[in-house]
Amino acid sequence: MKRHVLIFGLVGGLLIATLQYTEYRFVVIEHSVELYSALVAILFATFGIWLGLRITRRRETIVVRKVLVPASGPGAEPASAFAPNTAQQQSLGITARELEILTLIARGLSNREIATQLFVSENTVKTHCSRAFDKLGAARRTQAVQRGKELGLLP
Amino acid sequence: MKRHVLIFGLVGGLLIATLQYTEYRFVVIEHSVELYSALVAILFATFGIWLGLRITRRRETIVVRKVLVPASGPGAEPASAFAPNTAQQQSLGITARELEILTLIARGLSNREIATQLFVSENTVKTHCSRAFDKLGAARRTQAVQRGKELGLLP
DNA sequence: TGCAAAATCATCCAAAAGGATGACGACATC
DNA sequence: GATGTCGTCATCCTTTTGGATGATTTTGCA
Repeated sequence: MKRHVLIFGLVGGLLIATLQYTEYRFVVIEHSVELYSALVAILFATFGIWLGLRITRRRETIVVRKVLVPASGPGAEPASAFAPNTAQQQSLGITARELEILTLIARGLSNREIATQLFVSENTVKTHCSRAFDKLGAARRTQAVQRGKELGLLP
Repeated sequence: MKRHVLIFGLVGGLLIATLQYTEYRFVVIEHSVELYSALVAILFATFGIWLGLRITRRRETIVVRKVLVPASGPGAEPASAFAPNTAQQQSLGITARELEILTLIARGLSNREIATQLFVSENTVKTHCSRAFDKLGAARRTQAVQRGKELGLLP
């Protein structure tokens, strides 16, 4: 929790130190200060955005709604309204995060891409994968996707 | 969760106060660049966080969980009624064999399993895979499956 | 407040998958 | 008979995945 602030402080300090160093090295010329400011500003704005996104990640408001569905084959429903079969999900003990990663797998993303998109490490993604595969009884991601669709977990 | 932002803001404020204080205390001239940098950095980091939160407004994802009570589960459609989109297949130059292997991939089989099932070597399967992926513009088998379904090549 | 579940990250290792390239035979077509 | 496509197989090398395990942090809830 405090790690964020710590990292922030550390990066800030490092950056400033670097900047100082480079200033002492060369350009003490006219426009160095402005360039500085711009550089620092851009860097920290980016960092701030990243930090902001990271810190306030996923807040979910869960609305459980029961819906009676007339018999229909998969894909017969309006494409944008997919609701994962929570009964199956729960009975298999698949967590929300795991399901999230499963859907990204189904979209054809690699572990690395998933990691980037979710702001976590590749290792984490792999862990989730393994657990999900276990729970689905799958040995491969393609198999997991297939099972997931069978069970109504994936669109 | 909001504690992060609070702590961050607090630290930022303290830092600014400290900087101002120290600035008033001594060297206004010598270290003005560093102080300036730090201030700009902090300001823009804060701004970045604010901006990050603003542009990605909906940090709260409303998850509507529908509990399906279907009269029939997925797979209710006549299982054998799928006809691959031959137009797409031809326009992409995907051969029958390649499509065959794609469907097996979509079922979650490994290359080895596919090889066994089709009485060919694993190398052959890999070759077909590569060609098919090429034609589909996919880098992974999961992606190929996804594309295949999009294009109506796979059920 | 304290515990259990979930999420995160890491490391080591093995297997699978993917890319590039070359080759060979069967077949159809011009 | 030359040409082109398809299916088959191989080798070499890199990247990706998956498995097993342990540890730490966050979070939700009793």
